[in-house]
Amino acid sequence: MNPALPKVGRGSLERKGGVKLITRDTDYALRALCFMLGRKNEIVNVGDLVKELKIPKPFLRKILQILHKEGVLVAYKGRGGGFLLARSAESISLLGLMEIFQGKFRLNECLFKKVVCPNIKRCALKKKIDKIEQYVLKELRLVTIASLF
Amino acid sequence: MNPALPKVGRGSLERKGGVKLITRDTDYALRALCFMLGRKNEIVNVGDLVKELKIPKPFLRKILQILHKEGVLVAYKGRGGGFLLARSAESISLLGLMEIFQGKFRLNECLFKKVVCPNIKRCALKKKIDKIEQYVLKELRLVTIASLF
DNA sequence: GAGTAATGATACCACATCAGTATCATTTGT
DNA sequence: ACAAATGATACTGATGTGGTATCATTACTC
Ligand code: FES
Ligand code: FES
Repeated sequence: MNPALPKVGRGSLERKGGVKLITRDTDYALRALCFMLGRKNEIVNVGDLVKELKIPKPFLRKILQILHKEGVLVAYKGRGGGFLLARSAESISLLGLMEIFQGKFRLNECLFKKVVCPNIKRCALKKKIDKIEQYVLKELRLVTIASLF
Repeated sequence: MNPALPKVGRGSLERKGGVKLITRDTDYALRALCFMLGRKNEIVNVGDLVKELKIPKPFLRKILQILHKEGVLVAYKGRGGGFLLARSAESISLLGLMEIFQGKFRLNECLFKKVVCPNIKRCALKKKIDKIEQYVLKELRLVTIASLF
């Protein structure tokens, strides 16, 4: 056999990395917020968080800026500045963070749109997916940073 | 105000299209398989499916080829050729198709890897996500083309 | 008021995935 | 031989992911 193995190749539809639900933005935001909850009422700046969480600084900075714009954090500029939680720990959920960084959560989007649903109207598939979505939404809403501390 | 409105801009982290769980590959595959189930024991070719499902032909062709390679379909080449279901309708699930076209399903992937989990070991977050994942897996496995016909 | 330490606002980049398109090769019924 | 079907691959444009890099602004301290 040749040392350089030929690529298996199946067009552009090779097996993918896998279905991911939570991106790094969301993940990092969750970590940072949990850490800040631990230092309640204490202003935390990006430098502190980077030391603790080992997340690339400019990336974390951007994430915190977004959390600020979205009203999750209060920001203090200038020397000695930093961030503070703006809301109760119970009101900051994983679902909320996912919606901020990944957009609205909707597994659904109706497969078989109007076109060729085997049993249109009382569509079994849509019902099942809806049921799954409702469950996941409910559970993700229950995962708050308060519940993780 | 200028006619050309300025972009709102928030770096590259603008609100995204949304969290999608099922891609078009999987969707189309499901549609095609359901249709083929309706024509049990009858060889169906891509042309037939395109007429019925209004899916771009070359894309559908590729999808069917993959389903063949994965053992979901039997293929007949040459004139009068086409595809046939290779397995029972009960054994072809939405989860199976997702794994073929989107890779392994794992919501989990451990947020807070080894680094800064607030309560390492009996990690509450990991437990919760695992629980959600198990539920979703179970439900997606129950959605078979047989159950949709 | 100058310096400095923090955030605010943008612009940019490499890479992977998504949703296809385009060719050419091979097989097979007529 | 020809036509009709699949098999195998290569390619493309748009979007998302996971960042980096600058410059502007604010505010505390000296
Ligand atoms: S999923 Fe929309 S009609 Fe069946
Ligand atoms: S240690 Fe992995 S999620 Fe907490």
